[in-house]
Amino acid sequence: MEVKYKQIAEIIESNILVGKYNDTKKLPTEEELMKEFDVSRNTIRKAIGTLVDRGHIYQVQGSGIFIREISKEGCINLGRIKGLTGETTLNNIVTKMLELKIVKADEELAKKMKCDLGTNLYFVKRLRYVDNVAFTIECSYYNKDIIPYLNQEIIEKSIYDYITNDLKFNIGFADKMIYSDKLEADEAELLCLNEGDPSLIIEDTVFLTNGYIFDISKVTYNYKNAKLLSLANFK
Amino acid sequence: MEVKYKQIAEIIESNILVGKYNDTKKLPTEEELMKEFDVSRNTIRKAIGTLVDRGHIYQVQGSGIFIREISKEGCINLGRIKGLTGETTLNNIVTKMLELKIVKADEELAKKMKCDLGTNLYFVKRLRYVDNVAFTIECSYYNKDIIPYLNQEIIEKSIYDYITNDLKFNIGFADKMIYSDKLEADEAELLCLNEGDPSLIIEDTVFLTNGYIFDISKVTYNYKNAKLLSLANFK
DNA sequence: AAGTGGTCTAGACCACCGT
DNA sequence: CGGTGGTCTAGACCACTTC
Repeated sequence: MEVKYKQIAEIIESNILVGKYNDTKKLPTEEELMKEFDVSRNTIRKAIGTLVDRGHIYQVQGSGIFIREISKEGCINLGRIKGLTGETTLNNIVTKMLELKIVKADEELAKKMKCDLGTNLYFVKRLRYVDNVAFTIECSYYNKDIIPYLNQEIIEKSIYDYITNDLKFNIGFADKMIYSDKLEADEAELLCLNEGDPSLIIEDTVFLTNGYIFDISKVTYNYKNAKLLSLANFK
Repeated sequence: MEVKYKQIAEIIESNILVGKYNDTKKLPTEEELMKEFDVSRNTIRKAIGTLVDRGHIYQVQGSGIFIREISKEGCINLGRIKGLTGETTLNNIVTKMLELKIVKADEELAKKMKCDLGTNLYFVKRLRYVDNVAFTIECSYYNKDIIPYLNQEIIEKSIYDYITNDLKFNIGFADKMIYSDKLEADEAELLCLNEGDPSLIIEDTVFLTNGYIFDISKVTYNYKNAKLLSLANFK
């Protein structure tokens, strides 16, 4: 995070979040930002581009840089997922580990995780509560060649923090497939819902920056509480 | 589309799609691409960045540019929505108009569309079939100050084509809220499902490049067929 | 050590918006 | 027409991967 454009993006982002530009709904011009941060135009544009991607602002040629207001109360932003615990809009998250074991990759898993048949994988099943309501059931596989160790303490805190802060890995990108289905009886019981009720499901494939898949997950959301947010830019 | 980096992005994208790099799963280096297209490094990087955003490739510092393979058969890509008709993975789409009328924006609509109270809005209700199966119910409002005219023919072809090709507007970005719920009786009948069955719902807010909202929609998907795809980059 | 992508600079010209 | 963002260039140095 020591590079200039990221630092500048963080500063401007926090300015936006504390409402610094709320009177005009407009940011300073690129020219003004160049002077403010004493960097070249490309560096400012890289910082601005980051915030456009994150959905905070949009640019209009010939006119300026504007605040993009999103009604996102309680929504889970699909574009910025560091796991549920990274969601700033959610408070009071409690994770209960239901299962933790090591399995060998069968044909299907090996294909999904692009690893060799028989690779050791951690299987983790978790139930997560938000504000004391059952919110998700998460079934995950982690490649043990990449994540060599896991225990209950790590799992009930944040696996993502462990991977980035302790193991020093960089998470790069993710595919998310989203669909809806009827709840099975056992899932319904965990979520305090009824069999056959709707469920919102995300199947995740998460890559490190080097392209290795370290995690695939199936997350079943409580349909009464979960709202997802996806931001699209047409470029 | 006359700018260099977009042209280059299109060429490389079509190269990827026809499998030109499938032997190595790797693109030429930035250096080689600079020579191939006779442009500066920044221009190549801008083109490459476009394809990274679209989920086609990923870059690894010190190593190269790699093909990102996504199992996306039949999935609707949330990041590149030009309406259903723009989905290259879906064939044989038939649209049936159920309702078309002009309404005045009430308080809720005015707030959602950031327009004045009483603004004229087109309300459109459509049922869409993919491969002869009922796929979505779409309820949309269009700001008549921006889209001055609509008729059944336009609606049953592609409103997005009409807006971009005929009206020459540029669609800029969109917010999409995704959730699941139980189907009401009338919705269930349209989708040939049962009351209380799951539904996958997207509430869309679509902006022009100048930040004006021209469309909000609520799209109810048939849960048996619809799978959405969201691609995340951690930047 | 060589190869390859990541960051940054300085400057030029174009396209679009609003007065 | 002035202000502002969009595209493009040429070159420098750094960080990471690979051998």
